[in-house]
Amino acid sequence: MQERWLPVWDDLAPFRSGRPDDVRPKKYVLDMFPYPSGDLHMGHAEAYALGDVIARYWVQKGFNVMHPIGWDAFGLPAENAAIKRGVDPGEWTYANIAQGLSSMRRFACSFDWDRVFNTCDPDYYRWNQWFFLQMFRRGLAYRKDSAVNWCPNDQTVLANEQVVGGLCERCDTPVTKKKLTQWYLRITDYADRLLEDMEQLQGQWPDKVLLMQKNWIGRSQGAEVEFVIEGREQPVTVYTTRPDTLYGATFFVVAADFDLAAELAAGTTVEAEFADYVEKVKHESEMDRLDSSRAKTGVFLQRYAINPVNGERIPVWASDYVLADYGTGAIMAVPAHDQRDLDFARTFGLDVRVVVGGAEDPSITGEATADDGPHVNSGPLDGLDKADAIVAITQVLADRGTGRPATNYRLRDWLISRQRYWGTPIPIVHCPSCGEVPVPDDQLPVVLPPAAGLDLKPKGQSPLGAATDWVNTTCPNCGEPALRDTDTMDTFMDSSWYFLRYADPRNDTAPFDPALVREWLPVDQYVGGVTHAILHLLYSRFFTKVLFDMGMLDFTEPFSRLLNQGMVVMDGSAMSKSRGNLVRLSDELAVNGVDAIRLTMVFAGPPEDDVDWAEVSPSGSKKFLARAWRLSGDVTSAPGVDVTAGDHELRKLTHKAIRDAEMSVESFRFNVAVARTMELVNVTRKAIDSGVGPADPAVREAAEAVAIMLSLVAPYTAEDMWSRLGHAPTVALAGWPVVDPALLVEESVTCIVQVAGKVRERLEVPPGIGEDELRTMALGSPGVVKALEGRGIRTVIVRAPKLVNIVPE
RNA sequence: GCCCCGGUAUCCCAACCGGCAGAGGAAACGGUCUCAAACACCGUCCAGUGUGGGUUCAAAUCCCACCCGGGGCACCA
Repeated sequence: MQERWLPVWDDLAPFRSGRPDDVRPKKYVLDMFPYPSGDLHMGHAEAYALGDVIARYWVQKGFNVMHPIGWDAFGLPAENAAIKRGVDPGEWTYANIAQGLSSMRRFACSFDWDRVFNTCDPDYYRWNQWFFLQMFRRGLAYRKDSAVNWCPNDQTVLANEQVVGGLCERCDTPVTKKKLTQWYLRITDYADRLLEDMEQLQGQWPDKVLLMQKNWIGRSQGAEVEFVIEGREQPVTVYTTRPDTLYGATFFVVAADFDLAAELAAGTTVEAEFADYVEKVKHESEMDRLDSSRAKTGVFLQRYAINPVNGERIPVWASDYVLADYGTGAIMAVPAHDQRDLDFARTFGLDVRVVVGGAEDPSITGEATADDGPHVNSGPLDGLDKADAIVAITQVLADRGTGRPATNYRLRDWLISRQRYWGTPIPIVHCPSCGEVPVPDDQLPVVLPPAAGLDLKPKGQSPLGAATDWVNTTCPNCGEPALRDTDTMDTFMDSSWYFLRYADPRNDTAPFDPALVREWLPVDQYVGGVTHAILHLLYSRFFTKVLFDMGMLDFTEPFSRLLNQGMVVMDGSAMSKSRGNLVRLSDELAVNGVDAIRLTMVFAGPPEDDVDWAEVSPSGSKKFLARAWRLSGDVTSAPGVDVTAGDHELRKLTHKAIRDAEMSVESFRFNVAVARTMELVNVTRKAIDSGVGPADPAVREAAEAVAIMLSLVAPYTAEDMWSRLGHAPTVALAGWPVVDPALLVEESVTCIVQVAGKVRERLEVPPGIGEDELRTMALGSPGVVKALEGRGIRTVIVRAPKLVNIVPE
């Protein structure tokens, strides 16, 4: 069947979306684009089977559906292959892309092949550079020196989002910290909008993803409070969410790796001890730091801070439990009401003072209390509850000019520099006299130098640095000798706007024509794994807002609706070679065929659930498809026969199945839609063998409906059925059958009659029966009379036409 | 530790606003076809919905507590 239909489809190109004379309304269905790893695997098969159901459904419903595909083609695997086997990363990538495309064709993906592009093409990454420079000019791209996440295995820095539980997202190596000057995008400027615009996505995206993004952005409300440090001119500001506990502050902590700590330690007797401590902290991995069961460490800096509300002298400590890059890098410690502060206080024998009453003494229990309650030991705040105390103290601080309300975010700016080869070069020239100079737009793209002759081995510095001819250039500003920036961009840059490029993939004068983007976007339906709940989806939302501000877009959210598909697992755990539970897609396709594998993926369960390959039955799918296919050979009436003359009962079942399938697809219950199709196949089989017979027009109607319903999932089988039923290709454009509402009306309904909740009688009643009539009928029915046996009746609940419940005395 | 999601037959899964617990599939078993088997076809088997309480005429569905599984966050002041 594959050999028969693939060339026909190539010829008809049913999923081409770019015809200028196409009057159908538009819809944009998008699958997250893949990394070109070579052959497709089981995960791809599931993702594309699901995306295809949606895309093909909307085509059947008469929409001009754009369902594009492309390749997220920059990234480490190409480079690692180059290092290991000496192949050129570009050649490796393009060979994989070619293989991937041919697998997709065989898998019968309904992609628009005219829109394919690869992010590693200079025609594409040129616009990464252009966007970067636009942001640079707007102050949204900047360079700073900071302690960054460092993966010792990949020898490159990582964004915060790419550190998962202290491990590198790519290779699971424990991440360490390194002080480096790197490029950042100011995503934190958009924190509030990223949060607030989620309202548009409510109900359209999985709640889980919205929640994860909300937590990741981590907005918190509190106050900044200034503390004078003895012997220092400038006061030090701290951020706290509990300014009401200010009277309970008994010490002060500065992040050990923050410059302020070194400054305060300078000239004290503990300077050497502090230096040792900082050295130790620096060598700690992110994993160790995140271990909250770990004992608190720190150094008393021999300095004192003055509590602005009561003038108390409190000792200043340096510790690694305070983070340099959150808030202000320094905190007031209130051990009675913060567990971390309490742990620290108990380790070093510092005072604990309860200021929110009622609780047991935390210094004895070891449990800090976070309850609300009347304040004590807090001067003017005594007796107030938490909310009132916060208002009161914030006012006091504001009046004295030593504090103010403040908002903080967990979100950090997006670190985009990478010290690797296979990515987009950062289009900046470093000039000894002009500084950071953007490469002029007319000199873009800054094309990667050839990999040949470069040592791509990770060594902590970009391999581009060794491409002498490439690095040495002249300053676009003053013309003097200057050096190119040698880092490449995070590949998440590439994926942050690719969905826009599909609308206009060959544009060579702009990233896209805003008019075309306005026609197609935002994406009506996005399909992809939940692994990108924060990473790609957050960055894309950020990019969209920036481009909106630049006037290039007229919407602020890129993906109107999101479906997260699950993973394909084996015996409950992720497939991997090391576990020895890898199922090869090519093997499965060879044994059961494309259609059966696609059907198995879709039928396995709700799309967001994982598919456990040990629990599903591709051979069962294959059998079902054969059963369905056989129907097409049994129909003896001619195409175009008047179906209204067909058997009424079968027609009703057919139309009900179509309606149910359509509602199921629209609410993502694809497994249910398949079940409805199976039901229809079963009743049609019966009609042919032992019912109205193969010549009844209703049998043709049912078989054709089966072919169209199956075309969403099993394109080969459906096409072949369609042809055997006497139609020209392609079934993909046959159009979804129109449901006749008259055939959905039930002539009678079974009404159940309960006595005390137990079913005692079933009545066949017209659907429009009135309550009173039904009540009378029910009360007079023999089953009810018997069940009541002379008992009185307390209440009768009537829910016409389906239910009557009689409650006896 | 905190926050989400889930728990229905041997297994995977359905069940709309609370209204007969079963749509579909897998497995198993029996039968028809066959020299036999496979295929195909027909049929059978199987739970009172994790546990305990509550609300209701009525709970898989709503509420509370707990158990189990999965996921997210986690020294963010």
